[in-house]
Amino acid sequence: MEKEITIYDIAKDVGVSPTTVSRALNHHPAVHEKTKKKIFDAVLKMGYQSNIFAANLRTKRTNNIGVIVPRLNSNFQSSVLAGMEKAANEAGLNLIISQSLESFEKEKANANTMFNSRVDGLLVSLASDTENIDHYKPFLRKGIPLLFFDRIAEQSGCTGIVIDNIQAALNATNHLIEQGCKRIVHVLGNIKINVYADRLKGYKYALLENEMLFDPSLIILSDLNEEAGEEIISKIMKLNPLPDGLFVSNDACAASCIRHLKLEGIRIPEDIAVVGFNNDVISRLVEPNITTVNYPGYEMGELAMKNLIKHLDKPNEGMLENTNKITLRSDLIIRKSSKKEISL
Amino acid sequence: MEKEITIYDIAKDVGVSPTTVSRALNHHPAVHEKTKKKIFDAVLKMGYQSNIFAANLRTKRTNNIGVIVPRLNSNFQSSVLAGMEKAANEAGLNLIISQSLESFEKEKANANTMFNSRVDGLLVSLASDTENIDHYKPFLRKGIPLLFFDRIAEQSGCTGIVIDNIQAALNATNHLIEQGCKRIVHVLGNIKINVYADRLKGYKYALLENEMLFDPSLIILSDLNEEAGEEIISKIMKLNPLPDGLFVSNDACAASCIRHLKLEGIRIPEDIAVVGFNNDVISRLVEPNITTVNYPGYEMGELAMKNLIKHLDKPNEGMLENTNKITLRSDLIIRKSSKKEISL
DNA sequence: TATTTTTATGAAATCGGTTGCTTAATGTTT
DNA sequence: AAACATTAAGCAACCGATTTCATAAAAATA
Repeated sequence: MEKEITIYDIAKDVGVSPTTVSRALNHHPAVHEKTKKKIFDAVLKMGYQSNIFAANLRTKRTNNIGVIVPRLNSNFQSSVLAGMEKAANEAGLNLIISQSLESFEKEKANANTMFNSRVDGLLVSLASDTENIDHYKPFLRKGIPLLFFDRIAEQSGCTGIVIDNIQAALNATNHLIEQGCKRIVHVLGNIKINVYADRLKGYKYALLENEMLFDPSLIILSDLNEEAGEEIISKIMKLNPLPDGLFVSNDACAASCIRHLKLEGIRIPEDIAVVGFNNDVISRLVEPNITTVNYPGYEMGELAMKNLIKHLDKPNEGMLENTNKITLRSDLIIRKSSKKEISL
Repeated sequence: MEKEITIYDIAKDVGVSPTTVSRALNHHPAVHEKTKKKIFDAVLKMGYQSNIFAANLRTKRTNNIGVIVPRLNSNFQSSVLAGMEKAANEAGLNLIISQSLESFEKEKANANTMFNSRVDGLLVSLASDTENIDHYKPFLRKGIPLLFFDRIAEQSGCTGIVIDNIQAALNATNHLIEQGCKRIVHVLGNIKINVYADRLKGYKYALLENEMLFDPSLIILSDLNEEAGEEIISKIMKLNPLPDGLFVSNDACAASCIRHLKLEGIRIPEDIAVVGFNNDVISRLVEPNITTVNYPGYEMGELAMKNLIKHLDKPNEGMLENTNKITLRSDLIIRKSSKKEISL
């Protein structure tokens, strides 16, 4: 238990007032260079460490940004976080991260903790369970910038950062149709999540554009994890006639599907062409490489954080009401798993 | 800008002193139940929110735990973080996370930020660049619990949580030898990191045990990412005679190697048996499934956090000096990529 | 009933920077 | 040289919860 050095100690040592020390440390212009130098020398000599609590208490700022994600251990989410961390770090901000584990209750609890921790801003990707966003009202009321990413709250009036899931799914489906697919199965996650709802829309639009009928029996709901492939494929194998295209809303799951399709003796892409989503590492490593939608997680995280930071300095502008939705570019990356022409 | 409600406002409303309000909120026994009830009613009615800065300023606790990892967007690390977050959340602690991006300088900067943010404890996995751990001395001096995980500082005297990398690599290599491999290539990362240094040891020990000679030309250094496979395989193809076993220190890289070996027309496991490391999702999805070492990231994170928490309440015990190393169990998971016998 | 113990509460100092206001010293203008 | 502007620095209040010490009221004991 060493005694803490305060600005008062520094002040006494240098022979100035605590005010001047405080000003010097914050590079206030009204401190003479010579005095400043003396103060910084003393700071170094005495091993002074600023007490952020005292500072926070006055300035009402923590320099902490809260982030709530559904899961930390997801390829996509951790890329987003990496991007956020970089941007935050560059701006001298800390990241407080928590996960909702897809539970509404836990998300509420986390939001509450964040609020009580007085984060300066909050970035959220919603849990699949989340039914309303009332738990973020305290932030809005207090004018704390709140921004959603990926899994956004459409109605909320808050800014959301997304990719155009409709367009991406449309492109993916169109690509399969171009490859000659007539019966395309679409595997997606919880439809309550905007992400999956939009992709389903995109899938339907593509059918419409090509004057193909939407067949509900070709839609398979799944939790899209790496084990889901077995069950999905067993469902697919029961379809009669078999589909010739498969659009899975997640690469890990697509990989799992491919694996189980191969076990059933089905050739990819000749019998069934497959498109995934995310451009995860795995899409480049399985055989055949998976055609997928590039989902720029790192960029999304960086952009979300930078956007939030922009709003930190002007509290009057409050809840990011000027821009309401930022859409990132995402392209279809065509690989072997879907290229029927070439393999014919 | 709504005015903040403080305990003074509550006190005035209820007709007691701020002292009593503070006591009531902290469930101090010396507050009459009736008074307490009145206070909590007022708290609810007035929408009071505790100001943690003021509390922190007095109690000198933040309830924040810092975590420094090399990269956020790594399968293993994000699992660790998920485990940590869970344990922290249960204990009412927040996680402040930053990444060193494998840079010594950035790690130092992050450690410094953490220190200035007055985290109550710190969990670190070292960057590959890190040459010394002097930047953690301020924590030790102040008695802030510091704990390393996975990439630990051997000499430091700080507790480290690891798996037995030597034993794991020994088992993996022995397994390949049992499958009849005579020339086993080992692909590893930066040898300065304890993790890879230990695995190399394990590999050598296995050779020794089986009276096989260590051949330095069979050791390949790599950054072990998903793109590294191509280069590694081009090196391997130049070996004469070709190896018959391959032990890669990371599943994503192993998958990449398998892919490129297959492109060269080499059969797995018949021509070359492959063992990976980590038990990443990918090891279960590529063809053939990869034999790998289970690396329990989630458990490691949970354990590390729980261990740290144990030391938070007894500041006298200081720097976790009683236990010096905690080793987690990790098993070899045998899959098709290495099973020569069965495929013969 | 008088005295001691227990219980419930409050006054005031404290934690350590920050900042509005004031003042002294120096520099500039006419 | 007088009047004004600028620069550098300090005083003291403040942020809001916590905590030590003191005290009034109630309960227990003699």
